[in-house]
Amino acid sequence: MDQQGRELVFMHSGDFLRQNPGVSDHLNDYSSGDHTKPTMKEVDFFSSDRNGKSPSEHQEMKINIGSSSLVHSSLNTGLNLSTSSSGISIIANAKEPNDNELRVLRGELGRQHDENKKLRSSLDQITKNYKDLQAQLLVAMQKQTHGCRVQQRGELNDTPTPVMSAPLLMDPRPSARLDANIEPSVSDDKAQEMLVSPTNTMETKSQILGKRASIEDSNIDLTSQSLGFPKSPRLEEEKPNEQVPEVPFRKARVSVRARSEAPLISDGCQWRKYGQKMAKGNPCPRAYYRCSMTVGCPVRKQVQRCAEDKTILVTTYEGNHNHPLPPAATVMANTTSSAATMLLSGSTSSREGLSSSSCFYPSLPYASTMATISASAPFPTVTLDLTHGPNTTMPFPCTSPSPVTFPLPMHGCPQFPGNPMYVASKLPAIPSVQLGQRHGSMVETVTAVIASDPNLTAALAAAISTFMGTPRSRDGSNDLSTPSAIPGLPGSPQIPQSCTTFSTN
DNA sequence: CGTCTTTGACCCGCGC
DNA sequence: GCGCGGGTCAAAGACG
Repeated sequence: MDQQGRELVFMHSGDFLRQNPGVSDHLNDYSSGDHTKPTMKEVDFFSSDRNGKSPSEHQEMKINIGSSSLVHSSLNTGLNLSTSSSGISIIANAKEPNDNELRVLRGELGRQHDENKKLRSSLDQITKNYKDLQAQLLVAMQKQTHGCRVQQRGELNDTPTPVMSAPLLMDPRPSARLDANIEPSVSDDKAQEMLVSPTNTMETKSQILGKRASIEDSNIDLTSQSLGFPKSPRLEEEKPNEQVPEVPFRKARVSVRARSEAPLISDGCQWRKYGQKMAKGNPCPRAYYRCSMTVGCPVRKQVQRCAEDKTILVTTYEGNHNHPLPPAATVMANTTSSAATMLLSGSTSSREGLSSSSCFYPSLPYASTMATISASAPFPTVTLDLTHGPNTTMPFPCTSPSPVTFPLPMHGCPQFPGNPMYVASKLPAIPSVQLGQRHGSMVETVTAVIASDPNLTAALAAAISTFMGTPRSRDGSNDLSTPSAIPGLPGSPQIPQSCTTFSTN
């Protein structure tokens, strides 16, 4: 996982060389060609040879070497500057010039120089490949975004196009599939494969996270990851050689904590209340809602006020919509689905993987504050705490038995310019205090801010479309006026979509 | 009349 | 097996 994480940083970094300061230094030094600086490094050492200085200038070489302690301390080029037999340094032997020694040294220098050239060539090739891949990725992203908008425009005017194909969305895919596809580790080869498949970011993420099995499984459907449907025959077909263990599927839940006086947060979807119970340990009843936008939508949510602070409304989402969402619903959907994905991907992996995976879900527009993950039974839950601003600790104890709290690095993801995600990541963290001055609740404020700020909306939409696929607007109400995304592009794996938008009634 | 909410009953999993 | 708690069902009532 460590290696995978590194590979991902490599891929998403706009300047991957900086990931390795040593490499960067070497490259810069090699390319500089400035061997007149007082601090002479290995570059000067090689450059003097490169410039074809006569052997009589070896004295200067020695001086340079001797004046640079970095040669021995920071660079390991395999260059043995000592004579093989005595181990005495060049400087020590400088007083007694030895032609044989010099020849040996020059030969060694030449060999090292050639090796250095090869390394540089390799590095250049890697850099070139990286840039090519980056360009391809950007093109693919732009195509995807453009296609989303065109498709949405067409749907608004004509008969609905099944952006989310019914078979795909209604395909009862068990969440066990995720677990079934979990492999103990993803080899470096797969990480390499990801690098050559830049057009499929979600697949890349999936593979990096080690949760999605095969690269050719581009139609992997994660939208029903948390539904308790029976196992799909397609899964059996796709995994004929894989004995899928009957592991209990995990229902990923995304819990959103937000201050709201309203009894219910309206997130762009239509909810139908089907039950209410008094939960133990909480004087406030817990209400059960299911999505009523379409018949059979499996998404449910629980709404309950926090026992410690009744101004905090805890909304727990479960399941994935099997229908298009209004644009207003996609923001929260992406937030929760990203969180759910992060949870599913991280709960079975190492902590390092968990933290690194969070980097790949910058589409958590609401997760600018704090996310709490609890992968404990019965349901792994990720809690997005919107009750306070960033850089603050959670003031309320988490209901999860042993949560793992970490800040979601909205800005910590390596990104490259031009990527819509880059724009999204620049979204300012919304301070709760400031928001609270404008609105009664964080939720309302966040919604208002997003809806009112076209730039923010555009950035969000871009981010969403980047990750989630094609948008589709069913009802124009509560429209953010900017195309947002709906998962379901065939051949475009999606992260689980847990819920909808986030606004108060 | 259709839709939604309310609410008691029922189901199921889990722990003892 | 039993009790408990969470979750869901479905009938009844409310509402537009």
